[in-house]
Amino acid sequence: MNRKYNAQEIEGKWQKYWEDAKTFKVHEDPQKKKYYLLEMFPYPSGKIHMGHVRNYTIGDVIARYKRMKGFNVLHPMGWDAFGMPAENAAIERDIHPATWTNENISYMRSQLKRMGFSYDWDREISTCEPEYYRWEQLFFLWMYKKGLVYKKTSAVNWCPKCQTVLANEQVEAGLCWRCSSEVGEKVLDQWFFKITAYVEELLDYCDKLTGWPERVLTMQKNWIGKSCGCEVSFPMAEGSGDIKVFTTRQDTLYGATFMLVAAEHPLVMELVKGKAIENDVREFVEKIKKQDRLLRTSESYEKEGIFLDAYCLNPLTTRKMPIYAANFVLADYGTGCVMAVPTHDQRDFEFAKKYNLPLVVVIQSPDKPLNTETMTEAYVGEGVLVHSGPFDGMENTKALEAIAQHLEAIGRGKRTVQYRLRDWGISRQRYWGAPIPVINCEQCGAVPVPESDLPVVLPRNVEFTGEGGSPLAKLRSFIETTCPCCKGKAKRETDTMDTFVESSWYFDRFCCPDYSEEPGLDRRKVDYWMPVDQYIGGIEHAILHLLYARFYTKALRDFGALGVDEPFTNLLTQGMVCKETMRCPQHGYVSPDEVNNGKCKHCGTDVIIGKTEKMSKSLKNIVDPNYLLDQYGADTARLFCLFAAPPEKDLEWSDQGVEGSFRFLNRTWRIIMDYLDDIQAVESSATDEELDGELKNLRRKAHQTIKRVTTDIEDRFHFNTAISAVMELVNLLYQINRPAADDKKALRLIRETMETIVILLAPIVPHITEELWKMLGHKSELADVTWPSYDPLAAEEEEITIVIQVNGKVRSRINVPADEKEEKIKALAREDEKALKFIKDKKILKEIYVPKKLINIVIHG
RNA sequence: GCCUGGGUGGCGGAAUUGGUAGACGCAAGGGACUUAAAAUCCCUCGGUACUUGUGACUGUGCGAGUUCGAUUCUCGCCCCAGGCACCA
Repeated sequence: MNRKYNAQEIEGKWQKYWEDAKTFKVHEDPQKKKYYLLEMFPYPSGKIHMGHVRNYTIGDVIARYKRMKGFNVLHPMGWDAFGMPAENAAIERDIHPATWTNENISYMRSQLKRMGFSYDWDREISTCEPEYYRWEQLFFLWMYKKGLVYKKTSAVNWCPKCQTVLANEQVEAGLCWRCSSEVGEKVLDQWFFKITAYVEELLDYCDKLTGWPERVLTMQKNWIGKSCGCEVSFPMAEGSGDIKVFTTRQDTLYGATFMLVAAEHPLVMELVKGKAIENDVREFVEKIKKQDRLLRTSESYEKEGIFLDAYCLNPLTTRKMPIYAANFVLADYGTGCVMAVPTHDQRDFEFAKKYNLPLVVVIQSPDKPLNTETMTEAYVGEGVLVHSGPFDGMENTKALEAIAQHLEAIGRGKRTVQYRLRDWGISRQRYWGAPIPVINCEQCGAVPVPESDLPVVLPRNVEFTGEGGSPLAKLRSFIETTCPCCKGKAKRETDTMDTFVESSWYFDRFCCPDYSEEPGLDRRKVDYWMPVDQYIGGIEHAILHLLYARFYTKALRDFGALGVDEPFTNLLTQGMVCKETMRCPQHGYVSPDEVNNGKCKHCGTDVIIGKTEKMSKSLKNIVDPNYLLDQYGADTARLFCLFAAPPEKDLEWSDQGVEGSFRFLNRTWRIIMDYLDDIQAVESSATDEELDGELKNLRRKAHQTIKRVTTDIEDRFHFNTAISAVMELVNLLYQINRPAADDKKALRLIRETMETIVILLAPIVPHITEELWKMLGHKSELADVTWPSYDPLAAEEEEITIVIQVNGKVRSRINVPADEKEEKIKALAREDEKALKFIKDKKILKEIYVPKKLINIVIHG
């Protein structure tokens, strides 16, 4: 037999087989231990990219491995099908978003099938279908009832020329991506999910999610941004009323010499109403509002403010504090007002210097005394309080508590907690999303659509011009309806939901994709599968998607739709796929096929090799998965993605590395073909068969390989080292002397070794191994074969190398039987010729013996 | 500025608990096979100088420390990547 490895033929064959036999279809089985493996589902942008290939390959190896380990594995795939690109395609190419999306889905599905991923395709879901989003609308109504949904005014990016709302990524340097007009701000009524209602639980669980990478949890904690402090009231100097501020530094309250208010804060115009400076202040506020938008991305801008001709009083010193509007105070954090302590806050210090405002030191540095005359920056360190009345002499860390108590006692403040986390704005003034199930009635206000009227189906017959706001808002047949309350004429809400809502519960729906009864989640099935045991995806979703999904899970739990607190037990964030970039001085970034012998094809100039960066169209450094599949096949693509780097690290693309992976598959194929005739007649050898010499070594190596591959996959997902272990075993097979055709004992072992190789590689390169498995004469499906366990006895070395060190330096090595006694080894070491050269007649101070590893002889000098 | 990772041959990466640094692959060089090439198979491959060895010295970003012994632990510094960034 002399067949060549033909990847395309083999892969097509097995993919069809798996599909026809429904090999990867699963159902709940209480007898078996479940394992839910999920990769972040893709947005159907057109075709899959290398990032998908890598992500889904990593997931597939784990899924197939767990399956072979006997788990009941749920491994689903679907489509995050709503979103802006579909709408843009509609505007640009006059194709309906639904058509565009569905065409993309069917193409990308065929690509995923060509990769040989072990999905249960019967569970495929697409979030743009009413069967999916109707339940999302139901959850919206539940949340509305519970007060977890509310409406408030909030600013959006607005292009005055296109008359449309722009997402943040559609604003390029302050200009509209389509028409380059200056983007403004527009205040609209928008819907919000009250994620802050769960903020403490979300934060708490950051310490309980032990299967998540530390840095993701740190990012989430920072994003939530809890800070404890005080709300303090500063009475107005004249008239009644007060200004409330939030501070974490109430220990510096005695040093507060002026008050700052966010420029956009309504209080600003209130305070100057009717005063001479009213117009100046209005101008200032308008300027800041514009500045804010344009310079948002710039480094850090100059602190600016304007005096409001008003004063309040420091509640502890009764000092008169001038009130300023300032550009650097955030309107939507805390109360939008800040007490300024220029001596102990760098921003306040800079502001005070610019506008000549008074400084009072209230914390004295233990190192060098602070002097308001000579200070060049604020002192933010710790110290002892001064100029602080009864608190003088107290350590500032203690004063934090003491002053908080004092404020509460005199009714001027209370301890509070602030979070950086804001509620989740889910309104999108767009067409291609799930309609928000609300009816706006002039009489009754916003009225939820009755549950019995769901789903509110997104209509198809709309026009896409890209101008004049959401196409939905112009469709009379959609808007015009009757109010469920008063039965009068009313208008449907035309906002759709943020697509992050769909991705916040799709993993629940995968458990019961066809369940058509309320609430779209079959508790029995969801309880069996959830939570997701292993979730895999890009680090770019470390905050938003993962936080939203956690919140949504808790909300659904409290509605009784779910029984879990957290959706994802273990999280793996895989690195990016990168490749080197090339630039032509004339033509900018160029792709490899625009380069000939290091020169640009268009102009002949030398091409500059640039940095290695994440694959992207604009950098022209993408590799199309189709090319790989055509050239080498899915198994090579999978093998390379796993072998080039461990999953959490960035993967640097290398065409030669791909060649190497292909070579290894051929090498494995060839050696098995080479032996096929000889081993077909024999059984795989039994482990208790007596062997010696080279054959014993081979069996030992095989069992060591099983051990290594198992722990590398199981404990660390380090597939690169698992693969290299199998490579070593294949190399050893090439090295042994070919046994005679009638040496049954040797051939039995060869067969055993080859079967081990095939099984260990099965999750990684499923097609070639399935084919080899059949060629070795097996009837069963390799995907169902039980993962082997290793025999510790067979894996054990009979001879070990002991390193002899003198003063910590390796000087010699000796081989001894594995069970050699310590005394004997020490004696051998002392007599060792090479070691003796270094010991000579020097006195041996001590000997350190590390069993089975080394002996260190410590001598003087 | 703050937080989190990371820095090992020409390159991607190994070294699981402090115990033989550089597994495996790529690239490079050499050999075998071949009329030839490709493919394949085998060998060499961190650096330095030399007396060319079954050797010596040196070597995991830099500098110190702990230890019999440090890529691994501690401290200080440098560099790279990612995240957050006027959050009071």
